[in-house]
Amino acid sequence: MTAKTMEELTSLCKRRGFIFQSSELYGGLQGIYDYGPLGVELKNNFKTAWWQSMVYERDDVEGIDASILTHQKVLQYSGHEATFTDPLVDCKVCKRRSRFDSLSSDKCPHCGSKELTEPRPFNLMFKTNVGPVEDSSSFAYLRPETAQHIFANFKNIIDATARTVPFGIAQMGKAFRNEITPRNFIFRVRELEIMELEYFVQPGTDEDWHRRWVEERLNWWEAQGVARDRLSLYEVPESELSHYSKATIDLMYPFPHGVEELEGIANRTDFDLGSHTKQQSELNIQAKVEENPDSTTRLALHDRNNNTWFVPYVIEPSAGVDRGILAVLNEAYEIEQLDNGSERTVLRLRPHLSPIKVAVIPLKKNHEGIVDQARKIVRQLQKLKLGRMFFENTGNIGKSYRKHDEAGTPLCVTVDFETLEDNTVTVRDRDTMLQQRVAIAELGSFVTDVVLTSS
RNA sequence: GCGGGCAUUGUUUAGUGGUAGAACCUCAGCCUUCCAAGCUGAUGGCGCGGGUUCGAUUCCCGCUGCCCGCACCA
Repeated sequence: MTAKTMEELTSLCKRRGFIFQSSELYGGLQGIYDYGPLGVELKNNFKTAWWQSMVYERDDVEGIDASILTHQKVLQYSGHEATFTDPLVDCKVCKRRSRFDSLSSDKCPHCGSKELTEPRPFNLMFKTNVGPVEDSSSFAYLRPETAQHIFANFKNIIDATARTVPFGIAQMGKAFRNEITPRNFIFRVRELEIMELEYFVQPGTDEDWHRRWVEERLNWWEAQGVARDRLSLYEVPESELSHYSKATIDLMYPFPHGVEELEGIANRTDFDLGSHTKQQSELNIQAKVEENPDSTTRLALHDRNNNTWFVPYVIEPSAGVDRGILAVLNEAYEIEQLDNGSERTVLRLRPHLSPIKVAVIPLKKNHEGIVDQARKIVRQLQKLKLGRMFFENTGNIGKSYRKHDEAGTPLCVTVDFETLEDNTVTVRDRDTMLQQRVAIAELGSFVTDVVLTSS
């Protein structure tokens, strides 16, 4: 089950504290959002799940966390300066937009009209001043993707870890794109978070690795609650490929606003290392790269068999955190009709992603023995270090259950009079609404089991 | 960036040229021994700026944000 409209999701996200419009009290900033108390937990859990599968559960991947501010040369030789700043013209007649440099005449390529606006530069990269003096010579870019610092750090990482192909470097973090039209809630935003792996392979094995990574990523999304049959593969046609890509496969997901890219898995060939390396002419680089007289470092690996140097190819699975969360929320969202005729909103998040793992609820709000016991149980659960354990004392057991259904809390633990007699509690399951009696002594392993086995 | 629509409390909404009601949520109290029960009370709102007017949440203009279509999406 999923949401029917984006509004349902935005409304729930605000009501429960997942996601807010940024700077809302001053009117908001377009395409920029803040994560609230539940949102930050979901986001952290989501990123942790990615890091877990990319770094901790493998032995061929290293992690980094590079800076956001980026040297102009990095984004010059990466090709971003050239491709992110195209002047665009709008046709006043048919309202279509074209790249100025793609016009073969002064006519609109769509309708033939000459009623075109002046070319206007669209710079999709954010800039800022470095140092206290504001002048144009001392600026840096805010990175538009996390990938470039992985390439820029290639030699540092090789030297520090003695890696050779095949191996990968993973990074998660903020990136910034001055999108012309941010839209669709957190799908397309100007400040975004990316989870990216650059996987370096022997040239010639790249196509095989490309296929393997597509399969890996599909499996991961399934473990996050996005069913395999909800994802489709889109092989990007050659005419639409990015400047660095030999082949790209997008994982497409049916968002409330339409089917769009959730993650892209690209074969970047030797374009990036080839662009940033010095001694380009000696390295048999296959991609079309700009001559680079500025680089100080050779970004290549030594092939002992032939005593030669080669530039590895790169397979890049690159996923958007925010749109990933949107997909996960959408998959989890359900308005369920209950037998008694009423309905409930429930977020069936995988427990490892749930912002709150357990809500502990005293059956009676003002009964000292019950309330004290509930507090003790919360403390006990918090020591498991599984995430947030929530003390919920509204005095209304049914309301508490519904509230945590909306928050996606997988388990509710209710402390009642019987607890004081025999040290057992009621554990209520979010998805089935079924209840069972569990001894307090067993609660820790019961909860751990539910939370950890979901991933 | 173009065209269209929208903006009333945390959410969903009613309404008016004389500064606003409701439901749910939240909080307090009573009641209540497991799925949004009931009773009483409380907090909280016309996105921002300008204009017209004696008076604007209401009419007009601008801005901001959101939604739809187009274009853009390295």
